Amino acid sequence: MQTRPRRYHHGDLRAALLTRAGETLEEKGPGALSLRELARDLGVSHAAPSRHFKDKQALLDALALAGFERLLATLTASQETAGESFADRLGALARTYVGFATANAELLDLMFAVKHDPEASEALVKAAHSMGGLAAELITQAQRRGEVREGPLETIAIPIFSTLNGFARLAVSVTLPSATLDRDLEHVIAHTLRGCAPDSPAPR
Amino acid sequence: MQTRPRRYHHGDLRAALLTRAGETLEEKGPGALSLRELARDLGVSHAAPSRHFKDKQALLDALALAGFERLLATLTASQETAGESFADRLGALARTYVGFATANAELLDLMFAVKHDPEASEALVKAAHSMGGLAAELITQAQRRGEVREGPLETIAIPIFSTLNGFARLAVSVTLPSATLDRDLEHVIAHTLRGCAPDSPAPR
DNA sequence: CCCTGAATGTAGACGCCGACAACAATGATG
DNA sequence: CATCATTGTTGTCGGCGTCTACATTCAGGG
Repeated sequence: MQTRPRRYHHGDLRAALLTRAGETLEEKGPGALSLRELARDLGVSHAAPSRHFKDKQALLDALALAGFERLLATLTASQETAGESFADRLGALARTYVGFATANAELLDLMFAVKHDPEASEALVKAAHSMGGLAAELITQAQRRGEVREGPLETIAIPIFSTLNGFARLAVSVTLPSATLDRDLEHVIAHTLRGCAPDSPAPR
Repeated sequence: MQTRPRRYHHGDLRAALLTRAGETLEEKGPGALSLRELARDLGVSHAAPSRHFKDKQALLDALALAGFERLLATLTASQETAGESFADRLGALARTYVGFATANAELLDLMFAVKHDPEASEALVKAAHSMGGLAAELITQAQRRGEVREGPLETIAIPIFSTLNGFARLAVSVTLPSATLDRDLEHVIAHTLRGCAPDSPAPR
């Protein structure tokens, strides 16, 4: 009753390593991630992973990169089903982002970790910047609609992304009580909208 | 030419471990932190640290806690030399916070890490919340001065802290080019001030 | 169809690590 | 000065990441 023929070659060990690593990462934290245990889980010798990742760090980097791609895809999708107004679109973005963060806490930690291999960093920075592109699109469009104040892109995009990412991390860390989390997120969205609003042209 | 008499008892090994650990943490990252190497550096046997920290995690937790205390002290000091206006005080807070973050990148990572011992978490959460207290004071005072819109505290404090912490982490992570960092910070401060401003009572 | 070389996986070894236990020196308290 | 808790030491254990040498499989050209 052997589950699998146990071929000499696994088929797609690289992908299997990544998915399994992602699972144990969320389950038991990054400290519990060991290449040897991973290999054992996949029924493969302890040195096999080194054929696909030269390093433990290389695997972590690949994991982070995949995380960025997944997050980017999710965020992009959220924009397609959102309404037209800036408030709608920003809200959708924020809720999606925080949703991803709470569902993938450890992964987010990894993605924004300080330490990465220099060459992997290149790819990671590129991935992170493509998220910046998403924000840029959102903002320039809203500026055209007159829903966001004028000014160079980065004076708006960076604060927005800071807030988003910052709140996501607070939510994930123990710092914030999870009971009021949804309400807090709405406060954050409202606050951000205020900060983006055009100078009120004589209200009342 | 022995540097020290090498007494059997170190004197204050616990403190020495913490400071040395803090140094190597910033220098070589958290992965390079090993209890054994720490012990070697301090000229002490490999098992000596276990008398002061039951665990490697316990040492990390203590490090994080010390970090919170240091950060809190720095932030508090920044408020004492700042001006009266909300803009001044928030600016001072933000610049100090980001300064601490860039100077202690790895430590900040540690402080807001997802994983901590449950019992240590208690102390850590308490420390984090005392920072919230600082923010609360800042805000209620500004509300009294009419420089910040009315409303329950957390609708303002949480967005502010999210932004601050989020920007600090962006700055530290590779994501943001360090060249424009100071300018970006000013944008973030300005944006935050906008978000906090009272509903403009008929401008012009 | 086989041969050959590149991918991929295996087996073994090395040094380092964190944790534990048994023991030794020190210092405080009476 | 006797006693006992504190603090440090030595030795050991299993697990880990990485390296090297070797085995199996696969793909492509003769």
